[in-house]
Amino acid sequence: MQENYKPLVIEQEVQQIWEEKGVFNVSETSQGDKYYCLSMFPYPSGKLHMGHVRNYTIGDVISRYQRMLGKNVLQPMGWDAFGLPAENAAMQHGVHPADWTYDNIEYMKGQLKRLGFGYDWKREIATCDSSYYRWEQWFFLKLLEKGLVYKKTAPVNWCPNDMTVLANEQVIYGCCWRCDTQVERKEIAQWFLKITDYADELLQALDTLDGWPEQVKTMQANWIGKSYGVRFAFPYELDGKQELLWVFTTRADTIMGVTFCAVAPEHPLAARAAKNNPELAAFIHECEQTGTAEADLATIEKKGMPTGIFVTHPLTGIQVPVWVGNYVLMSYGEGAVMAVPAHDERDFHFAQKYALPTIQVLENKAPGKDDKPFDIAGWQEWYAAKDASMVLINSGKYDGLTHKQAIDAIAADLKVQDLGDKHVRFRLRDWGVSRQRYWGAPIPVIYCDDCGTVPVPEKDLPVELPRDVVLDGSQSPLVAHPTFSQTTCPRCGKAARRETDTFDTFMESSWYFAKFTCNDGESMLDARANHWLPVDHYIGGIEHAILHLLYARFYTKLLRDEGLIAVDEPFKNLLTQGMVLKDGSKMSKSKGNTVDPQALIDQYGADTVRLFIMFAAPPEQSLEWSDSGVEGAFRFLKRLWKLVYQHVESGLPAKPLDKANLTKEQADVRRQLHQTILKVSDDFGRRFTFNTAIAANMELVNHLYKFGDDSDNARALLQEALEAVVLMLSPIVPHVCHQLWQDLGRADALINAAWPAVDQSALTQDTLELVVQINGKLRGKISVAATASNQDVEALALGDEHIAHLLEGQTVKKIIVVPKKLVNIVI
RNA sequence: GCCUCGGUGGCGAAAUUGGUAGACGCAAGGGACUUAAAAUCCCUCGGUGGCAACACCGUGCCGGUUCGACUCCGGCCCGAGGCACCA
Repeated sequence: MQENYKPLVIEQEVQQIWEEKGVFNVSETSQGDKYYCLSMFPYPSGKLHMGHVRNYTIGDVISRYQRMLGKNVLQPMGWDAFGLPAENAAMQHGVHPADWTYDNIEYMKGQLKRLGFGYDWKREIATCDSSYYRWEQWFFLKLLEKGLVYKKTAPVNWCPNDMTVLANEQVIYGCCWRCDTQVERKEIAQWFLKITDYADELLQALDTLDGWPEQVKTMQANWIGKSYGVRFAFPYELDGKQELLWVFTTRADTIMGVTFCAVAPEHPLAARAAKNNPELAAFIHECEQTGTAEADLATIEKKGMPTGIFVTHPLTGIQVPVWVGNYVLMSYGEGAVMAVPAHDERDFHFAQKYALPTIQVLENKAPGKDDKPFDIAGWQEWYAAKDASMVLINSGKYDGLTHKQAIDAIAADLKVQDLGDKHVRFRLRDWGVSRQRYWGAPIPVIYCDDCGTVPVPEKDLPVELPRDVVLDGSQSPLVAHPTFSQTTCPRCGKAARRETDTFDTFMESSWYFAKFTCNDGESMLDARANHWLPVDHYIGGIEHAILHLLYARFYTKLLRDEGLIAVDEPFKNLLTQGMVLKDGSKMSKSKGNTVDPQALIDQYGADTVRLFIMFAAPPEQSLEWSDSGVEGAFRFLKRLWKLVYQHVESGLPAKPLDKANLTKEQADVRRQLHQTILKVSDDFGRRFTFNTAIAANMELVNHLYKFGDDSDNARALLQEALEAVVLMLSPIVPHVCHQLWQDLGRADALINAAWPAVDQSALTQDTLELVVQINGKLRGKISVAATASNQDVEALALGDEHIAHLLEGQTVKKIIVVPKKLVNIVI
């Protein structure tokens, strides 16, 4: 055996063996129950960052552990290859997005191999390959046929100087990132997928996802946001015509307190009012000088202007003024809201600012509350309370009704007039998939003056993305392309225009996990998808908790309803890893606080990097990067190597372990060994706390160093212990463990070895150490027989010299014995 | 602004079901080895007081439940992730 640990040599050799034997290539017919372990595929941004290393190490550890349990493990890898950064790189460095992307893929693939991840590379997918996105186009047309796709206008960030659409990321403090021009909201026609048709199922099915973190399920449920309320209309007359202003509210009980309505700047009513009102038109234009990001809209100063239009309250007949409010979102519900300043915080502040009237319509009848006058601090209480102590006042025939009674009565009265009814609303909006970008999958439709919107015939798929484009940051390169948009109508043969928008890249990442099962197939998906799906364990960043994971769930249901797969949900278990931080904030290029994993791999080897990143924190928590911590991980591997070296050099044990004849010290060591196996198995299989699994092995190694016994049986015990440590650490540091396994004299390859088993008989103990507390404070420790009764334990505790001294002159009120743990004496 | 999560030594963390707070590691200090350095090995390491035994304080802040609270409940403060065109 080599005296010193030389990771770079070992890792190269071991990786070569794995590759030559194709140990990670699997098929449906391989032995063992299937286990599909998937890490979120990376965007090929250039080189791996620490977040990738963490993500893929977690996935690889779970995969290797499951393999040791005898599972047939599929662990594929691919590239989420379309996206904005490729276009930015093209503009900055004059490279073609495709070349940039494929170069990055090649480099990053080398890095993944260097880290020793056990991927089945035969299944590799790059989403920018037309053999992949052709099926996305094909499926989109199936959805179009089914009526699950439609076109409507929606706002985008528009830079009037560059004449281009900007991503939210490209809007910096409301201005274009390239030319600093004030960004405007602009309505353009775009394609949408009807995810709202599946809102109820997406919400309900969250209950079936037992293997998902509660946090993620809660976030998704809130995002879908099912709410029960009343949708109703305020009639009004405009230009001699009868019109209706529709609104939705969850607080119809406060309807008698409405003192104004507010509409979004983009609302048709606002546009009509602005026709003869230059001041209002200017205000609407001002409202549109904001990007589309909700966070921005929610934090801007609330402003408004009256439209001059009045609508009729449907129950009181009173004329109510309509305002334009910059805080009302056209994309939510009706784009219009009723305002009740007395019982809504935002309405209250708006009414205060513009001196609009306030009518209190709820009163708290609970004792001590009824005489409380209305004030600013009070409205929160009024608004929040929905119990029977809150009753209506100043509401005519509804006076005295409770929250629920009032909503029922008011909804019924609106229904009689045909001006409203109870209504279920979702916060979730349909999925806009159009992007005015080059580096994405072309949307396969053609516009004909005579035939309208015509799908590209199946035989003409894929619609290939042309390579010869100019990227200069002004308008979409596909619009500017000389021939791409020029085509003929598949129906009538006349000259027609091809769609120049491309798909949102979430479209590709919404079904790649299914394509991995059959990437060599002649169809979108085949029967192999049903063999492997659902993914048994999906691992990825918490930042994907809502969008990606919701779209993938939605897409799975679409694929199911098209008969392409049989599962309802894509991911059985989900592990959301935390961020990798440096100096307390997320590692990112823009912050300049990145650590290049490559330098560390070159210096210490892949195993050390893998070990540190798994040791520094549990996977779900954010991880604070530490260079010296990496040094510590390397130190541990050297210590492990040395321990094995010393054992091997003194000659491997000739006789098997004689379990029946252990000294007390040997039995203690063996107990710790099997307690460690027990704990580490639980950490790997149930808790996914690899940090504590590593710590337990470090502790064991520390004890083995101190185990000075040189007898034959002790050497046999050490052999057992070292083999177990090597097996337990092998999913995390597979290269060094492969070598140590051989050096320990094992002829079989570690990659095929089974997870170590716990010997229950090694765990038994004759005596236990118990804690003695007085009033819950630690006051001593006692040693008791494992078989001792509670009475024996109490007697021992009271008889302890130190405890007896402390109890002098005190009255013992109660003694609580927690078996095998502690005694608490209450005085 | 809204939704979600988190806050424990100098630092990363552990404490799994309400039962010994700080395992394991990093950093630091001291020592051994060495001509020296690195590496390695040994010791100390939450705070205050004390020669010591030990005592008191201590898990973001305030309050509560309990024999017992990092853990449960209520109210705050701070930080992170997401907010639909970054991926």
